[in-house]
Amino acid sequence: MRIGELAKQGGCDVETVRFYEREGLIDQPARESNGYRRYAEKHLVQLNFIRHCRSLGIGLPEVRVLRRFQASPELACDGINQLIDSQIARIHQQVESLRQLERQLHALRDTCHANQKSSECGIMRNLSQAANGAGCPCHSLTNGHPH
Amino acid sequence: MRIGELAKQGGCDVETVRFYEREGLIDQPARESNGYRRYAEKHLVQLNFIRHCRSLGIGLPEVRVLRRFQASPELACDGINQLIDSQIARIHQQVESLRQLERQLHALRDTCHANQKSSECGIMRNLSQAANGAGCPCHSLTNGHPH
DNA sequence: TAAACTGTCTGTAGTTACTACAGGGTCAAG
DNA sequence: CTTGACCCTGTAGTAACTACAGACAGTTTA
Repeated sequence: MRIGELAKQGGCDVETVRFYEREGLIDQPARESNGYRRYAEKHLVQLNFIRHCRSLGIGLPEVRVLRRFQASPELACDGINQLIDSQIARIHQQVESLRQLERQLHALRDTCHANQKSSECGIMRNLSQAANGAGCPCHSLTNGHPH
Repeated sequence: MRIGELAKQGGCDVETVRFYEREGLIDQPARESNGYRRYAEKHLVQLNFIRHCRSLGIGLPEVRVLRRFQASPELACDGINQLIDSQIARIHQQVESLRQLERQLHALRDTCHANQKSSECGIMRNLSQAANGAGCPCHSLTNGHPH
């Protein structure tokens, strides 16, 4: 299997496969006499594993950790559970933060419905007022999100 | 006001102020004889405006658009409303996608509670099975999120 | 007087997980 | 013999900063 075929089966771009290889996440493939990469089944398994983790929002450093667990099947799986738990906590935190953001944006949006001059638009006024230190309806809801 | 004071009042880092200046989001300040930047009130207003927009998840290109609206108060505010609306849509989309991710991670997490060898851990098995093409409980919920 | 300390300057490189070339080689078909 | 699809390496770009390196300015302390 050449790189194009592998990428297609793994559902990603050719460049992404080469990127994973550079990062040491996929074993170095054999090479044909012309220098082309030649992949075996195990490479597809490795690629699928990474893509599956990525689709769950798991970062590449964490994927590396999981690969080490795969390599040592006798290890206790505590670390795996912790990894997934902290993943869940992180995502949950992001969700909450974004939901609050959404509420703030709705509050802001509600300050203008009519079509008017931008100088009279409630949204613009709110954004500018906040810049002058005044309170802002979209921030009257408890404040502060991490990005 | 020098850059340190401005950054402090704006609630951001000194480097961030210089970054905004390079990006043309803040007017060039006057300079003291020693080359230090000297800021006026208007710069703090500009900085606060940017930080407020950023805290609402508004990107720098969009901030630029809003600044153009500020500069032309006679413009219709349609564009502002559209900008906020698409912002809301974008955030909402992210929230939904992350909530689904959270559900998937919970489903995955539920496959292992005991402390065992990693080779027998349900989580690891699921992640690896998926790599071999088999179905996975965390993906039995309808699939596909954009990152 | 000198050294230490704090603040400032410019410019460059790093972060995440890729993506997008530029500039070139390989190989089969027409 | 040229077209086209595929492959190669290496580098630069993405968002919005953050983190230096290496140097100057100005005040305070020994």
